[in-house]
Formats: sequence, C-alpha cells, structure tokens
Amino acid sequence: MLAIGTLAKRTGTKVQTIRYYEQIGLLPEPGRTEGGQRRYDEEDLDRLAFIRHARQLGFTLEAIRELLDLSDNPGRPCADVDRIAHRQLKEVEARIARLEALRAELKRMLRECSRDTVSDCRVLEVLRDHSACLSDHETGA
Amino acid sequence: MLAIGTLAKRTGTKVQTIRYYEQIGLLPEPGRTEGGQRRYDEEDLDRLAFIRHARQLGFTLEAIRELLDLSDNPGRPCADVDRIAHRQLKEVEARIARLEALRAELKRMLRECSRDTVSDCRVLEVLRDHSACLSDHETGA
DNA sequence: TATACGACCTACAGCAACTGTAGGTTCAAG
DNA sequence: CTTGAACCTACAGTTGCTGTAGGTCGTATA
Repeated sequence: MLAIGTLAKRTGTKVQTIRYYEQIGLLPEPGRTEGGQRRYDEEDLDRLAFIRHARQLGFTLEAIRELLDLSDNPGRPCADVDRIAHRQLKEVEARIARLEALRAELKRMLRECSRDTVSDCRVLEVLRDHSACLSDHETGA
Repeated sequence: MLAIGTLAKRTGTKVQTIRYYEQIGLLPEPGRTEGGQRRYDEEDLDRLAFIRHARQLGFTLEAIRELLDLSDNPGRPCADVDRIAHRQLKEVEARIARLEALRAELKRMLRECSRDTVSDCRVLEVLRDHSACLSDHETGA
C-alpha cells in the first residue's frame, strides 16, 4: 500500500493534485488507515499514470474522463477512442499553426528593432499599429 | 466620446474584459457621464488596441504591463523592449517544440489504432504504458 | 414628452487545472 | 517515547477572462 506522497513521487504528480483528481471524481476514493490517511494500490497508480500521461499529451481532464469511461467499458468500439484522439490532434495542430504565425511576427518585430530608445522602438510601434502586421493573427483562433 | 460598448466593438474586446483591464490597472479609469457610465477617448482606444494586439501575440498581461510602462517612459533603452519580446519569442518556440512532439505521438497512436473494440485499442494502451512512447514528452516542460 | 428597451452599472460566481497556505493530526524511525 | 516529516481538511489564489443577477441610464421613436 502506497501513501499519497509515494504515489505522487512515482507519477510525478503533486500531492494536492492527486487529492484534486479524487475530488473531481477522476480517481476513486482510496482506502484509509485508521488515522485517516489515504492508501493506494497498483491499480490506482496505473490510473493516475494514465491520467498524467494523457495530460502531458495535452488532453483536457474532460477528455481524459471520457477515455477512462471508455476504458472501463472494453466492449465499445475503438472508433470512440479514435475520435477523441483525432480531436486532440486537430487541436494540437491548430495551436501549432497559430504559434508559428506568432513566431514569424515576433521575429519580424525583433529584426526591425534597431533604434536606441523606446521612443523609436519598432516593437512598440508594431504593437500599437496593427496594420503594420504581415500575419493574419487578428483573424485567427 | 465612446461608450464602453463602442470601444468593445472597435477593438474586438468584450465589455467585461475592458472593465477587467481597468480593474487590474491596465487601463486608466475613464471619465463618466452624470449617470455614471464610462466614456472613452481615442487615447483609450489606442491603449486598448495595443493591449489586445499584444495579447494576440501571446504576451501575458504582466508582460504587457511592462511594455506599457516602457512606452510611458520613451527615454528608456529599446533593449528593454527587445528583451521582453525576445523572452516571448523563446516561450513561443518552446511551446511549438513541445506541441510538435505531442503531434508526433498522437499521430503514431492513431496510426496504430486499427482494432475494433476498446479492449484492443492502441491509443489507450499507449496512454496506459508510457514506456511505449517514442517521444520524450515525460521529461519536457 | 412619455415610454420602451438596449446598453450600461456593480458585485460576485465560475471556468480550467491546478498550487499554496494555515492550522492541526498521524505515522514511523531512532 | 519523542521527534519531525508527512499527512489531513478547508479554503484562498493563480491567469485571463466570462457569465449572471438585479438594477439604472440613455436615447430613439411614437
């Protein structure tokens, strides 16, 4: 049986985060010692590892909740899981596209920042005057 | 003189967001009508446009506060602005790198998801078993 | 000029996904 | 048996807004 701190270390999670996951129903309420401290088993560790891993892949807690529901019902079609992962991929790709536009704009701003004082600074000028933009980040997500 | 709703429309900001910016001190307290409604001028519009533009470029409100402080003191070196923009660029680039790793992992997961039911699903398997990962997102930011 | 009604006001709660704090209790090593 | 690290609950704070409730204001139209 694992104390919460051990579980935290093994999964790279903060203790408070584990309690938070329990509170929102992502982790089941674990057994307790007589003194009231939580004790976990390997199954809890697996479930938490799954959650953390999915979080690192950028899934929201709601998506993870869906995935856990699916995995608790192994007869359901794989397509359901596929759909969730696909949605996630689309979101990741959209975020990448947006960030790449920002990177281009920032680089351009920095390239043009050659004056000495703030009053002549191109960066501030560009931020002040949107029409100076080359990218279309105004219209983006 | 502009009412808050007009300012909102002109800058693509929600009314509540403008009041929020005022509350946290990013926008100065505007004049009011006798009845207590806010009225803005062109300077307020410029300042808000600056803020929104910087937000769209991914700057945090704290970074924007710094930039506004700098722009209120036009004698200070451009290098200060440059530093902030550079920091922002680094952050954007780190986020891109991280998302690209996630995208690769998600694509790999989806490529291998060819079974029919959840019980055989590679996606869940990959999420369950981190050792199956090719990318190093566990150790990333 | 009266009235309707959209726009405004304040104050506060809620969102994601945690993180941190205060004040107190339990467990386990020495 | 003592010490102190780790645990407990409960709640506030983070970022950057967004939404709601309940009420007031401004102005276009009849």
